[in-house]
Amino acid sequence: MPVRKAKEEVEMFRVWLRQNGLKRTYQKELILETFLGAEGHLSVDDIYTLVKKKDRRVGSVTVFRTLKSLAACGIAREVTLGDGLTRFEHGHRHPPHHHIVCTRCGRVIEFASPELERMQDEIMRKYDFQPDRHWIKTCGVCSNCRENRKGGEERPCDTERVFARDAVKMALATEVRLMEFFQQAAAANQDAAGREVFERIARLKEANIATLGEELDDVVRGEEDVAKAPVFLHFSLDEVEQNIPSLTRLTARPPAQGGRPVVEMALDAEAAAKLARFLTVTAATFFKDYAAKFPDTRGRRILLGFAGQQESHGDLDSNSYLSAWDSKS
Amino acid sequence: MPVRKAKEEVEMFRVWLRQNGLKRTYQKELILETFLGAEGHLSVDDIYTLVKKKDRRVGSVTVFRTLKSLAACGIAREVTLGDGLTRFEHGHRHPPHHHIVCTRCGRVIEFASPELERMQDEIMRKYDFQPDRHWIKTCGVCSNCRENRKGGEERPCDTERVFARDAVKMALATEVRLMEFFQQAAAANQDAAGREVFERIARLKEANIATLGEELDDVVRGEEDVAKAPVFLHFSLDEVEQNIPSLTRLTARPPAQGGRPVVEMALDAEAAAKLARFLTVTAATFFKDYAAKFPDTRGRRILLGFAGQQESHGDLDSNSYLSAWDSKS
DNA sequence: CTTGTTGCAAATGATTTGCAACCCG
DNA sequence: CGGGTTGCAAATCATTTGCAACAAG
Repeated sequence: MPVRKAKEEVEMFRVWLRQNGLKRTYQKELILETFLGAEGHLSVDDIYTLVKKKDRRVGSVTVFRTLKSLAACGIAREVTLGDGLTRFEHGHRHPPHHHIVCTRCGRVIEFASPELERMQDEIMRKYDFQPDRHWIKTCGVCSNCRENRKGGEERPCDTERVFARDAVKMALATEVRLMEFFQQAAAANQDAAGREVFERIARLKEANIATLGEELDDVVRGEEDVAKAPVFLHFSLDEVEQNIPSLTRLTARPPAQGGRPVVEMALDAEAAAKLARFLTVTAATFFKDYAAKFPDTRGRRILLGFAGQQESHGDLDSNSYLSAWDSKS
Repeated sequence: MPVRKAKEEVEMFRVWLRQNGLKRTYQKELILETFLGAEGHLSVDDIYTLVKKKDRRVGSVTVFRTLKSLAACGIAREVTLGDGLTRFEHGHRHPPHHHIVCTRCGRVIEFASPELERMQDEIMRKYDFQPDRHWIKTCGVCSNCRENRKGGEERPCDTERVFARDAVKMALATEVRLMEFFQQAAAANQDAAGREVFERIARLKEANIATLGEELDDVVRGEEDVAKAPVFLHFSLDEVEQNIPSLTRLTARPPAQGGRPVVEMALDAEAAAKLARFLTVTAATFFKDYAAKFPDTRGRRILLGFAGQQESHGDLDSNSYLSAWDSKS
């Protein structure tokens, strides 16, 4: 697993300065270091205060100027949360996300959602508008404040690691759903050879689920804050079902109250393999596309790794099966 | 059709002032009048300038103070578009919406989307967060600027009327889809009495489509600006299909390249009627729920009117059929 | 030794506040 | 007439700029 260079941004900043004909100075590096060492959404003044603790000689103007540079080179990201202050959050290797702000206690929840992004993209396409960046901000009252609990001093936690956690969870949920499908397809299939194919893939999925479970442990291990950080990545199985309609069409999901029985099938080995390939490739594509929205992070690598695995789970002749099972216009 | 009192807001403001123990003054009313007479996203200074044209004696401070009051009572809505200025747009009887800002020419596109709102709500529910308001802002480059066309001086156009236009279009699209379904269901049904029911409803839909077409004409008639304003309300048929899975399941939509044939059915009159009722009630519920998100406007009344009509199109015994055709968990 | 950098002081620009004169209810 | 209101001037507040002394390349 690629270990993240603690202060990779320092080097990045130096390169950026050089490329822009700017000079590397003690103050700039001190401010960068201070910024990197702090988590959350800091105002210029917050950072200025922190910097002064280390060296009272730096001026606030320099902090303004440096933060502007950091934003320009992608190390920092400007954020407006509603209190007329410009705030800064970590930008390098941190997944883009949106903000929910509690107007009572000031708590900020960060989240990302593939579905929301998809819709956003769709709307931009309709206007033939080339989006550069977009922000979603929600203000309201958090559950803690509504129930007059004091929010358990939940300190802001590195988004990147929470993203990794949720990427594994997303892969896990998808894989469980696919396994479920293949198990049920095996049970429903009349053809022995075809059934065998489904069973084999179901077993593959099962093994993979175990591995993913371990990966989840690994991501969370020893990091209490990550383990109990609120959900960052919103992923609903609906997204899978919508991308892979055959799942819904062919499987009897355990329905709340009654439901259609499993459809009967009689797919020979080749047909079964093709169906399997189609499903896994579709899942792979979805994960790859979504991963493309993120900068290189552990979470992204997890998404891409899962996509690769899916592709390998159905390494058979492709396409002809597609139109038969899914005709998406 | 309820004709909108041109300056209904004036009365509203007076009431609000009285209720808050404030005094009604010449300046306040002048500023309100000026604000109401302007369309778009105006900064305090924009309005101050306009007000000064009418009476040079008013001070900018009063404009600040009055706009704050207007925002507090809902007549105006504060908006931040990215150029560090607080801007104001009409708030009373204007549907809440989001903004797309072209960073080259400053053009602002407004839009609303039921799907986006649904997802937003869902995410808030997951955090047990009570949202008060939320903003979506996208910055980028519009098509005009990208192709170096000068944006045809498209002046901002009253959102309320565009909303009405799109509400009709949304109803129309849904009704066409439903008609399509009933026509195809009629063709596929083996039972003569059942077929007859489907045919009857299809004809009802057909008539309704004609009426809606007239309503669309009516909304647009003589209002060039409304007719060619860009899409405001984003509504995709996917939303219908997702809400009414049986549509997709039972109909062969004309697919791009090949596709499954129409499913065969043998529904007697009662079963057919129940299915019809289910579909129309589901559509009605969707429209009612969505309308609930808007303040009283013509667009909202159109949505509610359509919902009512749907309900009347399936006035038969309900529920028992639901679980058989749609098992949404 | 050139050129960007720093930090102070002063400027800016949007918005707010103090306050005496004012006028609505 | 009493209390909110107005508009001016002055105050804030975050942020930017001018500039002389300074330090990186």
